[in-house]
Amino acid sequence: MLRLSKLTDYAVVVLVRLAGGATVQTSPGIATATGIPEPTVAKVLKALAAAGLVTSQRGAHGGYRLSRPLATVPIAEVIAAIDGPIALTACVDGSATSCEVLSLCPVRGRWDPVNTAIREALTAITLADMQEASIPPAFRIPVPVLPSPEPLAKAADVPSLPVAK
Amino acid sequence: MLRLSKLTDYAVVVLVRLAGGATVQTSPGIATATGIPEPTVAKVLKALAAAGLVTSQRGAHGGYRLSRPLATVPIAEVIAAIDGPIALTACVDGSATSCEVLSLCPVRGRWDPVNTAIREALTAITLADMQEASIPPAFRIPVPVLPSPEPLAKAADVPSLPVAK
DNA sequence: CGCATACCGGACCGATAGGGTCCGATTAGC
DNA sequence: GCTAATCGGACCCTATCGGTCCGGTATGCG
Repeated sequence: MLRLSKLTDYAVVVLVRLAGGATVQTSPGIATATGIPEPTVAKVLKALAAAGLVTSQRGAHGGYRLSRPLATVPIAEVIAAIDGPIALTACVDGSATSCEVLSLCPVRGRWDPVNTAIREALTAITLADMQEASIPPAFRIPVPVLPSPEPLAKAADVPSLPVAK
Repeated sequence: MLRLSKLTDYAVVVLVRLAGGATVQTSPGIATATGIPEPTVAKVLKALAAAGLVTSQRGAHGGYRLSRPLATVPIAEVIAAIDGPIALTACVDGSATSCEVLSLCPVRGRWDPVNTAIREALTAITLADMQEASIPPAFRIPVPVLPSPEPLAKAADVPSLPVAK
C-alpha cells in the first residue's frame, strides 16, 4: 500500500546515527548502537556507498563516513539508493518501448502526474528534517548496550515499520 | 521503490471504463473490454464496492455502477480502497502504543512529514485528471474483442506496470 | 614482513503478501 | 416456484523482499 521497504527505514536510521557519532564508524558499531542486525546494516551501508551517500574506508580501523551533511540529502535520494528509482509504475520513462500493447493499455501516461507529485514531495524533505522530527536531543541515540542477541532480534522486529497494511 | 500494487492500477482502469460505458456493467464485460482477467476484475470491483466507490446490483442483469463522478474521487481513496490506508510506516497514528521499544526506535515520528506530504499529493489528483492524461478520445477504450484466452494472458502480463522496481 | 581487522562482492534461504482462481450464497427474471 | 446469472467470500500459488552467510581484498599494527 505504498509502503516503503524496511531497508529504507534502516538506511535513515543508519545515516542519522552516522551523523551523530564519530566521523568514521564500523558497521558492527552501528549495528549495536541502533539495534539493527549487523549483516543488514552492512547491506544497507553497501547500497548507500554504491549510491555515493557514504564513503567507505577499507582495512583495519576502517569504516563508513558521511559524504554530505544530512541537510543536503533529500529522502528521495535515500529511497532511490535502496529501492531503486522512484516510479509507481513502469510506464513513466520515455515509454515509447515499454508498453507494446498500447491499444490495450488505455491509460498510458496516466500515472505521470502522480509520480511527479510524489517525487517532488520526497525531494523537498531532507534527512535533517527527519532528524529534527525525531526524539528530543536528550534521547539522541542512547546506545542501548544490548546484553544478548535476544533483544536484538526484538528490536529488528519492530524497527519503526512493524507490519503496516 | 514505492511502487503501488497492480490491483490499484487495475482499479483505475476499471473505474475509468465504468465511467465511459453503460450505467451498469458486469465484471465479465469489463474484463473483456479492458483485457484484465475476469476474476481479477471481480476482485477489484469487490474491494471498490466495500469502499463505497461503486455500488453493486446482484442477481440477473446485475452489475456495478459508479457511486460518484470521477472528478470527486481522489486517487488516494482508490489506493486506500485497494491497498489499505496510505502510510509508509506504522509509526504514524497516535503512536503511543505502536512502538514499545521507544528507546530503541530513535526515529519515532520521523516519517510523519513524508506521509503527510505524500497523502496531500495523492489527494490533490482525482480520477478525472488521470482520465484526461491518458490517450486522446479517439482511442478511448476500444473494446479489443479478444478471440481466445491467450491474448488475454498477454494483456494481463503488461497492463501498465510491467515490472517496476 | 606477517597477522588481524574490516570492508566488498557475490550467492543463498526463508517468509510475507500480492496475484490469480475457484466455489458457494443471493437475487432478479420467467 | 424455479432457473439462471451475478456477487461474495475462501483458498492456493508464486514472485519478491528481507535477512544471512561466505570467500576475497585491502589496510594498519606488531
